[in-house]
Amino acid sequence: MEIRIAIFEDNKLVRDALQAILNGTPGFTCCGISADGNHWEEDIKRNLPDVVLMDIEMPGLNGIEVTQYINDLFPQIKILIQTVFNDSEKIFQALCAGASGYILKNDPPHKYLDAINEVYNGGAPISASVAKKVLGFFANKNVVLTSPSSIDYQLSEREKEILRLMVDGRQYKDIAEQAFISYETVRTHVKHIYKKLHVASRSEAVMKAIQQGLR
Amino acid sequence: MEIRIAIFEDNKLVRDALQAILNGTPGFTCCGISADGNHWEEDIKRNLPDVVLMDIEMPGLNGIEVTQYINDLFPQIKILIQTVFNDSEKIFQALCAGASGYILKNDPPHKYLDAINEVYNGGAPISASVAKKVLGFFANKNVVLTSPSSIDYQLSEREKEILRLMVDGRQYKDIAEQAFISYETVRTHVKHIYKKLHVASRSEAVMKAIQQGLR
DNA sequence: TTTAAAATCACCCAATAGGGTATTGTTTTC
DNA sequence: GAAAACAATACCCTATTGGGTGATTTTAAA
Repeated sequence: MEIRIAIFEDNKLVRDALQAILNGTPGFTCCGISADGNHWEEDIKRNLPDVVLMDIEMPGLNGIEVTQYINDLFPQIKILIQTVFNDSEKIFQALCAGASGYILKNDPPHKYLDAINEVYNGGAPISASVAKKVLGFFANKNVVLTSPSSIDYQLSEREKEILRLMVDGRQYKDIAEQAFISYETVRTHVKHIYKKLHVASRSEAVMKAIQQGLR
Repeated sequence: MEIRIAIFEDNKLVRDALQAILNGTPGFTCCGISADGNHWEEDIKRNLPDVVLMDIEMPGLNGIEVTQYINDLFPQIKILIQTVFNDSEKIFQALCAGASGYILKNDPPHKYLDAINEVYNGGAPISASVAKKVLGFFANKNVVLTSPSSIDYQLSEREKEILRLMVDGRQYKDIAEQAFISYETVRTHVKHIYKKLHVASRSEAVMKAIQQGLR
């Protein structure tokens, strides 16, 4: 049983090299190559990979966004992030987007193959230097973690907009100006928001908004 | 040059075994053993380790708290967390407390030695299963990360207490009951809190409190 | 096409919150 | 032992917020 791998990579040289390596190694098949993430859904549906090798830096949709999308629609597909720069922020965003592993672009081919094998078998390969970044990133931080998909309060777009302004600490008259509506309309929206969120004050609404990720 | 290691571990058998292994291996010296974290400061100052091998589960002060304290006072000391259970929450807390690496208790001795060597040399050893937990923990989460040490608003204990109640969404009369003080006193405290936090409303104060970690 | 939801505006009233000032002890610190 | 900070209380007045009720228009869905 061969592991089917789809490659997302904007650099043609790297892309072709990876494809050659994968197809030249027993047990691995490159089932698709994409130069960017703009047609990720068709690409994925057509090729049905087991593992996606994802570059972070791509024109158009970046690797983090595509990771998030693939993970939402095809949670069974493992995503292995390949990154050149040691950008903690990017690594961390990919982490939250649902990546299964991290490998450095200048890692040797056998490490690529090992990592693909590992994610395919449910593991979480992380290059040592990436691990260091991740650890360093969280050291001495306060963290508020929330699951965005937990509850949907069914807020309308306008209500979300008002809520965001409330989170910013703006008062009703300011919100009214900002949203080009009257003070009374703002108040009406706020009342609806409170009912949907089951709260009775601004600070409670703000709390929920932050914790649920402002949906 | 030998690596000096201090052990924090409540299980005597494990503690003694680790000490024996370390002292029996060239290049490693066990410079201190503690059954709990209650006298961590004396222990550390007396033994001056390069690396601390820290158990998470300990009576009294737990390994996470001790990790935080050691990291605050002795940032040059590397802390290697050893853990039995795959508790993502605990692993994650230790991550934020400033641990440099994670190793599983049932890893073989040579992995211990490798990991100690790695942290000592600035690496970040993470057991594969721990890496998996860490990745899984962040997948599909919203995260608010803040640095707690950034600003100190010099709130008094009482003010912090009031602020915590405000974060809970309680209104002044409830806070008054909870804190066994009068309504007017609550208001006075709130005014002081606002001045110190440079805000002018409850929701702004709550926001700052959450983001700064309620100091 | 009827229904339903969303968005808009308005008025009333009460509750809550915010700002200022002042006084009185009690700690804590220098 | 004096000065500074903290805790607690009270009263003033205004601004803001929260809840109810009702209405119109637009948009979207059944």
